[in-house]
Amino acid sequence: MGFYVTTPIFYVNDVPHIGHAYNIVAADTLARWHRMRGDDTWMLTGTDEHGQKILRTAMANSVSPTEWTDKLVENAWKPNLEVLNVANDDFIRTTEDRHRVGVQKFLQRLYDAGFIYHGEFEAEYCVGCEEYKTPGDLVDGVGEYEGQSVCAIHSRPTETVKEANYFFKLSEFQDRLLELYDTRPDYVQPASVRNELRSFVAQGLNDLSISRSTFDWGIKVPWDDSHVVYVWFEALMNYITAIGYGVDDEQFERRWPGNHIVGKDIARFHAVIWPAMQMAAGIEISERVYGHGWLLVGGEKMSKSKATGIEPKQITEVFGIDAFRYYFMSAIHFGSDGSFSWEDLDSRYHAELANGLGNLASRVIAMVNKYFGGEIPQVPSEDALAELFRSETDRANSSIDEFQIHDAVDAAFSIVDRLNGYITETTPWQLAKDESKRDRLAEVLATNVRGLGTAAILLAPVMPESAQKLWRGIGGADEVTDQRIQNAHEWEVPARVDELSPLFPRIEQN
RNA sequence: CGCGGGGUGGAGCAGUUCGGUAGCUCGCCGGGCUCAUAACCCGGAGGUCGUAGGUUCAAAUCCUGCCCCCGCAACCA
Repeated sequence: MGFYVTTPIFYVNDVPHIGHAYNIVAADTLARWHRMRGDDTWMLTGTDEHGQKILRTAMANSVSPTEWTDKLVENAWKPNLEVLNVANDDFIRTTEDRHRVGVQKFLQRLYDAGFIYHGEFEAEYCVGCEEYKTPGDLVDGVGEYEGQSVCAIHSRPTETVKEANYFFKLSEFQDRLLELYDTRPDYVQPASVRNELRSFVAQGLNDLSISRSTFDWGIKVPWDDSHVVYVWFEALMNYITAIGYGVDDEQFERRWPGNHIVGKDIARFHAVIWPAMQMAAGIEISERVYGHGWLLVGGEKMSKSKATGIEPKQITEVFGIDAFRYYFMSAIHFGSDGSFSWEDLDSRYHAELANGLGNLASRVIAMVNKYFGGEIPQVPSEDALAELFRSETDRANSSIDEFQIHDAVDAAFSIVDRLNGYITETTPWQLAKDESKRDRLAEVLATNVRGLGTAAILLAPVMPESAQKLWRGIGGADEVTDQRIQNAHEWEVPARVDELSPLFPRIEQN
């Protein structure tokens, strides 16, 4: 089975914040999970580098747009993947040749098929937003812009732009899009996003202006080099240009169609415009578009234009990469908006990771060492617990099939919680005092080790380093990622446990 | 009447599809345990489920009005 998952490509003008990171970690977690299933997995992320806004920023900094984007990609975006321990298979930049070539082929195909025409276009344009504004988007200016209409977001006057542009016949795809949503209910998820997009499309679609001729920082329209392709239209194609569209048919066939993990605000581009483009070009429609929620900080959408952006590093430097990944994958229902706060992060780190999982590992390994000299009793798990390990493994895997990452994590922690209770109920330290209860003690500890291993396997996609450390701690051989995650309850228990320093040390202060 | 999401104990959330004793995590109070990262386990206090009506034997859950918050409203990852 193949599994191709993408993040959006990120507009390089922004500094990576935890909203981007949330998206990337989610895609990475899904990719890692599928790899552990043995699926032919491919994860793509990348950067979106064209457009007027970037051109102007570069000019303002007295460098060429190429120099500007190179710098941002190398200094901010690629390092961000290291900060998050993301195992992407590819990274595409829209300034790369492979993208340009693919975009031009795709566009030519739409043109030849009659889905692109030449037309007039006039509207108010906000450079800050890099988009055209409707009258409702404008508000009265204040201060130096008193008396003028300004963009509600940037508080700066818009520019009246009149262009002869190329248009994509999006309006022709209304019926086919509605049919797509209705016949493939899983195509757009969650249901709230799907409903919104469906009603949006049902209201009717206008054609889309897809080129610009007032500046040239972009990909040239193949039949008219006085135009560059509008940045959004071009950006969507990264999902196929990265896997060899029009160039490497074998790779393209192997990877496509893809699963797009996007913020719900851009679900429209991915589940309305993009599928229409795919229909027009005659390629297969994406497997799925999943629109996750936003991170709310202080009750509001975290925003790049407001100052509520938090950089991932600020968190990982204190709590570690795995805690970062765990927090966002578990604390927030994937698909809904979620609140971020330092208090909640700190609280969950200590309650769930340090006290829950970390401490469980410590006490189990300590008891195996103390009562069995480090040798893991080779006896079957207690039936009720063995059944739990199996059912939670199944639950975690089916949750991932539905992209319910938080639920998969919850399944793993059900095991952790149950084991902490199980230890208290079975009081192995009491059993250890009575030689006649040796078999029972062996069973209890063997059950714990097996459960811990199952949890380590199930958590490996979310917390790669900690899961591996735990895996080694209970004596596991090689890499925990070598295990088949759909059989996480059946791993082979090793002979001896190993050393394990605290998985999640308590963090004082802060 | 533009579209959509949401208002549930101090905080963050689940439950609303197919009405039937209001649940989880954190925090707080009390108890137990001592293998463990002062961690673990059990119990308790705390909510008229935004609001006003309606349907029903019974509503957080269905219907209607209203209030409040958030996002989107065509080309912003």
